[in-house]
Amino acid sequence: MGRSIERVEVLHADLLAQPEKQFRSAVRRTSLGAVGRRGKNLLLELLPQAAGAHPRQLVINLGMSGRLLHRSATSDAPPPTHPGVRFRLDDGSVLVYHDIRRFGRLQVLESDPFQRWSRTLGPEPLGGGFTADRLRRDLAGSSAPIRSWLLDQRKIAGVGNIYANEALFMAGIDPRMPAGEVSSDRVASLHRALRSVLREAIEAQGTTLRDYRTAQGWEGSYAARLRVYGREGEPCPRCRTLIVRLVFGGRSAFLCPECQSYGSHSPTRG
DNA sequence: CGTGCCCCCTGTCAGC
DNA sequence: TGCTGACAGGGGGCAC
Repeated sequence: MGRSIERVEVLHADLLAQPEKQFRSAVRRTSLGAVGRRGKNLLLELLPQAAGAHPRQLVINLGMSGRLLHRSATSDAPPPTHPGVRFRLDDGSVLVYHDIRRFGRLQVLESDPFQRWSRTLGPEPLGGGFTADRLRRDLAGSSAPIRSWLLDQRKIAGVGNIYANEALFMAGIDPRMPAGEVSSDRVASLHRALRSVLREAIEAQGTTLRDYRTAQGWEGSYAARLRVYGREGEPCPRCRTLIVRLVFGGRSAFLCPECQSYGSHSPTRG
């Protein structure tokens, strides 16, 4: 924080969600302010050096394989293999957006566009505005499978495939069930499950299945605690029935066919 | 407008 | 050993 950006190198313009010229001019002569997050998006505040210019937000979505790396001027670590965008800072260090698959996106938004963009995203599941009643109201009327609904960032911000599947297992809900048909009791369970799985996973520094690393380069330890995700053919931790994998909406879903149902009764959770 | 499908891209691994 | 196909944490665009 506080470092100014001396130079930007765009190695893969397809990573930008806006024209390169616009991106470069928005980044030019700024320094790094507060760091934040909205849903799955990393936020870096950019403070213009010019008097009267307003702060803006560098919004980074890491996609499937993105990483934001910081290398000091004296770092002897090997250079990143798939750099996409480099921000050279005034202390000689470099902030590198690295992305093998290049599904990630970067953009700089001024205050108003940023607010508009933020409003396209649903509530933060760990925030105060996300209540069981809010979830109940939002689910009402949707015919989409509940797993697909949970992945829609306009409905809830920040839930991905791993944690959607885990939360549905914890709440005893079949991932294919139409979102609007989940019973009131199950919605309350789902609300609790979403919050607890996200809190636990964050505390464990995330889920490293293969590539994911924290900003400091460490693996997250939540993979060992996953209940169903990636566990096709293994016994359900609750009833020992074998976990099943389905594909819908183009993504894998994992479930216990015994513990997760369409029904309204709520099995006792251990 | 909501939903579902395809596609973007690279790397890894299982099976043959 | 080498080839092929399946699969991977996400999300935008488009047809219906």
